[in-house]
Amino acid sequence: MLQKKVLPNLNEGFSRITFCQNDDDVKTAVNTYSFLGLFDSLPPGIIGQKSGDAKVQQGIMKFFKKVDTDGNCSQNSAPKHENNENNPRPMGIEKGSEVGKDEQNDFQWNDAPTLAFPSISTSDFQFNMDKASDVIVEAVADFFSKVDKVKLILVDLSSKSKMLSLVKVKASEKNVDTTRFSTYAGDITRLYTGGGLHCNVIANASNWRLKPGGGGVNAAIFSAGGEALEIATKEQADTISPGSSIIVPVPRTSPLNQREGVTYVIHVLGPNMNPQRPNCLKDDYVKGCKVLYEAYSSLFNNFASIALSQNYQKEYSGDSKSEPTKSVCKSFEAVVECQRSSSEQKSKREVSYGSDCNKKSKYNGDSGGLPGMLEKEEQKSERSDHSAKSSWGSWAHALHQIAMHPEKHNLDVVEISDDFVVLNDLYPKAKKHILVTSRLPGLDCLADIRREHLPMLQKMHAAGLKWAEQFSSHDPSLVFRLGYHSVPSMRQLHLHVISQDFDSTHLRKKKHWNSFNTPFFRDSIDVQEEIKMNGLATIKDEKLLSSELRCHHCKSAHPNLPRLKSHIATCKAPFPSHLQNGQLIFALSGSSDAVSAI
DNA sequence: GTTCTAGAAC
DNA sequence: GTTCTAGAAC
Repeated sequence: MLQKKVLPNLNEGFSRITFCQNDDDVKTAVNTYSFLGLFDSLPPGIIGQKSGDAKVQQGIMKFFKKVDTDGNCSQNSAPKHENNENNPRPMGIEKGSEVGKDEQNDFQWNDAPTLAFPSISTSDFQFNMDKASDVIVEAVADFFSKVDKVKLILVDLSSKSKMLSLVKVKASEKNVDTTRFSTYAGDITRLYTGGGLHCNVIANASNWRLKPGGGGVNAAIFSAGGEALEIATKEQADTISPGSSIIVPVPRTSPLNQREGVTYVIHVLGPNMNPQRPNCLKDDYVKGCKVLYEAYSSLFNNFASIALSQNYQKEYSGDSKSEPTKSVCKSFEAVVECQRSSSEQKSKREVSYGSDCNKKSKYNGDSGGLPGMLEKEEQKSERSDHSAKSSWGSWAHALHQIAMHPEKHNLDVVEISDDFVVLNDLYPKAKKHILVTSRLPGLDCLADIRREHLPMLQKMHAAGLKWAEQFSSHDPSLVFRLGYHSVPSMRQLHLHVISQDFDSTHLRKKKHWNSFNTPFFRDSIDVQEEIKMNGLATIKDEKLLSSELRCHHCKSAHPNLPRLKSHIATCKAPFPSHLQNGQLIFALSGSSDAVSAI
């Protein structure tokens, strides 16, 4: 029954997970937590997990049985740390050693726009270095095949860096021009003061929340950039998807700008192979290499767009040394697309759809086309892929029929507008459960949504919110969540508005519960934010539907649905913090008046 | 999406 | 023996 049980993970909303291997561990943990006061907290992280048996079925279900006490792991054992050798912390100014061609002897390249970038994903995200070095060299070679008069420098803190060695060897084997691509051992935040390098653009191996901290390059760059860089980053985006990058202009007030002359930081998020970090690909290196290639492609293309704009500026200000702007790009159109309009530029910058290169890459076989075109082509292919994959069962068209012809379903429908139809779920999984269904033909699921659908998403959300508030005004005990199933069973995009009591005889299967209480359920406000940012919504894996049953309040695990249902009927714990950012709709104070006034 | 039901779990 | 899950069929 519990064969597919999965371990709890920090990205499910837990701030701290303590693994207990025996009864003593349990007692210690209970004592530790019971001494906490209302405002006390323990350091976040995963505590006591055995490093070697992460895949072994342990987790919280051990609480239900006596376990063998092999006693190797204490409650206070330290969480798994980053590989410090591969992820050195900033250590101040180091004497840099450049391993590429001697820059000083090649004067014409001194003024070329230069991007310094760290190895993405090979440190904290534990991506295999050999594979990563292949991807770097491939991405650099592809980039150089279409963009000229720019330089790239791969930076690592240590002169003994394995990544630098691997990349240097492979770049040489592939005859990559070392005038334009070199490696540098030193601190990326002190390229000028520590190594005399003029790099006005540097890349950061970011985390998905674009937050400082976490150690390694990310901590170092945010630390060097100061508060000004943090604020500038927040102005650009709140989050970033794996395989993409965003450009952040570094304010003049930032020490990174003043001291090092860095005017742009490009935050990049690569694929993650570390199970203790979000979006772990679990050693899927086919996908991993593809995402890593996309990350570098996105980074280099964003850098090219900056280089191009700088050349424009030089040309217009008469500062250009008669170097035609177009010479930056062999495939000029590939980058000039980024310059069309500020709004378009921003959207292009925020998300990468892989290589803009016209030639095929082994990591991105269908990556032909230009950036502007690429998105459209990608949309087409994704949509057609989805359609090809989707074999909707005969039962799955009911919503579509109602959305197209709501007048024929008066008994089911409670509200009709030009954009959506609101109806009661035929098999409600809670006391109140309605669906706000889009009326746009051809829009079947979350994967079909693009930027142009944002206004409609907002209207659907507003309608769902209105109904939730109305229900709450009649029964203030009801709390609602609005969201979409990552992969719906019924075609025609529909927003679930569901009360969080889950008190329904129709809620009978694990799949039912998990479809509303795992990340498979995508909150409407998060989806809207993602579409705004990236033009695409994240689709979570259907495997989540078979994951362990956990209370949506206290996160306790339960062996079967009846036991879970009896637990949630009495659980008094508050909702977890990851749902406290507007995902939950509570009754308004004085809501009766407020709603009746709508 | 649900219903039915064999077989696993208890 | 009863409860519960999960896969097939619709």
